[in-house]
Amino acid sequence: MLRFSTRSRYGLRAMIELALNYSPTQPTPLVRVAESQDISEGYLEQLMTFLRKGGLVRSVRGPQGGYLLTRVPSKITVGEVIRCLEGPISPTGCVSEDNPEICQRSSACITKVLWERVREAIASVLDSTTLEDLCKDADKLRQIQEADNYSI
Amino acid sequence: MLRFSTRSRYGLRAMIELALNYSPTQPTPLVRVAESQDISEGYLEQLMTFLRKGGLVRSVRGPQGGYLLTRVPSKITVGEVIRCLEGPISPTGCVSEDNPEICQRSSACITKVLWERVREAIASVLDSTTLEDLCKDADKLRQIQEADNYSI
DNA sequence: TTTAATTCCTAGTGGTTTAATCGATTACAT
DNA sequence: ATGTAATCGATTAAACCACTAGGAATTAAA
Repeated sequence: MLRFSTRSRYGLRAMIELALNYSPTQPTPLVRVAESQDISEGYLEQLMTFLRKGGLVRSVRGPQGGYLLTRVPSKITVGEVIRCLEGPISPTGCVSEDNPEICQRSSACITKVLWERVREAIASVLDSTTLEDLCKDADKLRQIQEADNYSI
Repeated sequence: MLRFSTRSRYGLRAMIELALNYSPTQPTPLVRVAESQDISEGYLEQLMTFLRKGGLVRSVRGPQGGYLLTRVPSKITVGEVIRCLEGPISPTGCVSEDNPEICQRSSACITKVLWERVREAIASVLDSTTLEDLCKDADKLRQIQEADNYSI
């Protein structure tokens, strides 16, 4: 019921991990991502395929290989990541961002404007947040946690 | 991805139908709702159980029976209807409106604020729309359609 | 050149959810 | 009484989700 699947949640966390380790040249192997984010490596592999085909990451095979962001974290929005993993934002079939289904009953269309507003509300949050934003949050979070450790 | 199930979509349409026929005393039988909204009556029955238990409709058995809204359409929000049918709004388990799951990894919490913002965005659209609002939209829609028919 | 690390690809699987369907029962107006 | 209509519970078929498994292809390092 209106949930993001693990596809989005794991995939985004993987992207955050790549953003935290960001380097334009040195790839991060998937084992590392899987471990530090506690996600099944095999499953993550599949998710990376979506992200690669969507052009958000590129891969390097062989030893010292792994995945790299194709752009700096500030130029990648959460909206792009989610769409890449799950397709167009579409709380109902008739208001998909892509090619919405055409509904017959005029009465059904009463609700259409509502669903469109929901779609826009979701998209606006996702599109206004970048990976860099989330990394900054992560930094803040870590600082707070360290402060806590000292005080204990 | 992040879809409303038919539970929400059908259920809301049923509520709109009851709102369009609104009378504080005369119930609308489910057959009527099912027909005019083109929804399987048996399935609709189950959805009405949720709405009844949530106190949004009451039922009258026997001939001349059916379902009634317990409040005027202007006092029922879409948010109430959806929550009644699908439970608390919760794009991920950790940011459910009700009793959010506690996530272990601090890194997972990086995304928590994001999901909370999505939840709030959805809730704000749903909670700011009433059944009356949707009925007015329906009226407008019908007028436009009638105008179209004349011009043809 | 061999070995090890890594991505790439495809198929299968068990569990959950969805969207119903069916049958029996209860309540009530006429 | 009779027929209408909601109520309740069980069952089901299909779809989807979150993995798992296994091998092929690629490439850097030893």
